[in-house]
Amino acid sequence: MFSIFVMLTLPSMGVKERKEREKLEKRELILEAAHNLFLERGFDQVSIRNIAEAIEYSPATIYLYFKDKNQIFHALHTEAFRRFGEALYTSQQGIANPMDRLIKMGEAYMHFAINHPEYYDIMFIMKAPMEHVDEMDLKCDWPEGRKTHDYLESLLAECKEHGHFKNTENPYLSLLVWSTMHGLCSLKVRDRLRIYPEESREEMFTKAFDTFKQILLTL
Amino acid sequence: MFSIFVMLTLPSMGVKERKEREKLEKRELILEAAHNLFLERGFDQVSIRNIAEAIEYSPATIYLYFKDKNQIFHALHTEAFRRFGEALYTSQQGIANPMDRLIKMGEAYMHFAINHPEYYDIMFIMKAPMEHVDEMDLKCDWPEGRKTHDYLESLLAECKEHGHFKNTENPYLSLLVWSTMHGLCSLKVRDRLRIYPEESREEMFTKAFDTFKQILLTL
DNA sequence: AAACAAAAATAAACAGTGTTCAGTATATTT
DNA sequence: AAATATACTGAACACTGTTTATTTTTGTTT
Repeated sequence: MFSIFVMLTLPSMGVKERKEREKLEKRELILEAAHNLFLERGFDQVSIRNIAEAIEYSPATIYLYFKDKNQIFHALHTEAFRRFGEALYTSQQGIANPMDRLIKMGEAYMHFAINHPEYYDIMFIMKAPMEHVDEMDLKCDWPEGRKTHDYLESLLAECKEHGHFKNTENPYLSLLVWSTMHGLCSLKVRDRLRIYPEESREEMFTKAFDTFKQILLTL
Repeated sequence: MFSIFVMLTLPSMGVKERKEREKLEKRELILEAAHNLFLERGFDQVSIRNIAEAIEYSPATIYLYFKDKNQIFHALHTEAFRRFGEALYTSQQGIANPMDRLIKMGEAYMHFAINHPEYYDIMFIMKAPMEHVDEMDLKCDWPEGRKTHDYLESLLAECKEHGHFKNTENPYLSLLVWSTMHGLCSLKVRDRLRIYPEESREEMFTKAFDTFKQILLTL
């Protein structure tokens, strides 16, 4: 009885598992190709056909693994958050004082935006990933953003315990700190620092951030 | 001699002037149609063909008045700046104290972004208008942004004269103030306040801005 | 090994996009 | 009335995201 059961079901079970694994692998193959093309040519300059060509499949095949282009953008947005989170985490290593960690985190945020403007764009500026969120209906609208912000909130709470930010309420200050960093970075990423001549943009950017750090330390 | 000169040239001069005027009028007609469609359906959802249809001309005609779609976006970006400048100017009317004017300006900035997210987007977030700037090569890269920022810088200089911001250098603080406002507004416009549940987004936004005002007053 | 069933991949089409250009219609000048 | 200059457009080009009917491949059963 048992051996017959095994004979009938085990082989097909093994195949099913392999197929599922292969399905995930092909999904990753598509994402990797998309990722590379987007970094090479920019998000606006890559079509589904380009991605299909890169992996040597027909365009229609992409739609067996992704509902639409927005879903691809969303998947890459999630991947960008993974890398972003890693960069922020690394910046905190071995630093005990929460205020020092806050400054380090700001610096890591800034450097990530400058060194990976495409990732920054898809995480915090582009419409596409959030449009896909619209069609997902989760318990939390935007878990990727939420988790990252959770860390900032807990960090500011620690700073408060160390006597900082006595006159400001935490969740509002958290949003304000994020806003300031995002404002500076998104102005740069979307080319709005062109109010300054080319030579002085970098200095303005850095000095504005220095001013921010200085202000934070007085609060 | 004189009358012959007049006969030969005045009619053709009159026609030339009328034609120039009509050319500008048609340009405006196109921009107005584009403007209306963009506000109705959003920037991503309007094609050149849609604009042509709205003014009852063929798509090719649009290209007699605009080099490409980016130029239309740029023209509307400039128009948005006109309205934005007007709103900021109005907010300052009848207020003598520069610090009060600064706060009022921040409020006007915020309200403009909330009430006209499309305008805010094309001024400060979209790529298209800046891509057109690339192909323009002016003395100043981005005069619209520059002029608006000039006012903020002069306002902060006045605040300094009144004893505020003693420990911060002006042009860096200006960029920082702009960044903070832009960060808050662009997070909202591009749907990144979804780290908060729908019910509390507005409160978070307002309270973060309140915190910012409070901090500015202590500097 | 052959027949059958299930899964995966695709060719082709649909309905659009921005943009260009040869040719037509209109207006103005001679 | 003929010639010229200006304004406009139909049609095409080379794309885009996406869907569907069909074919190919893979796995299972007789």
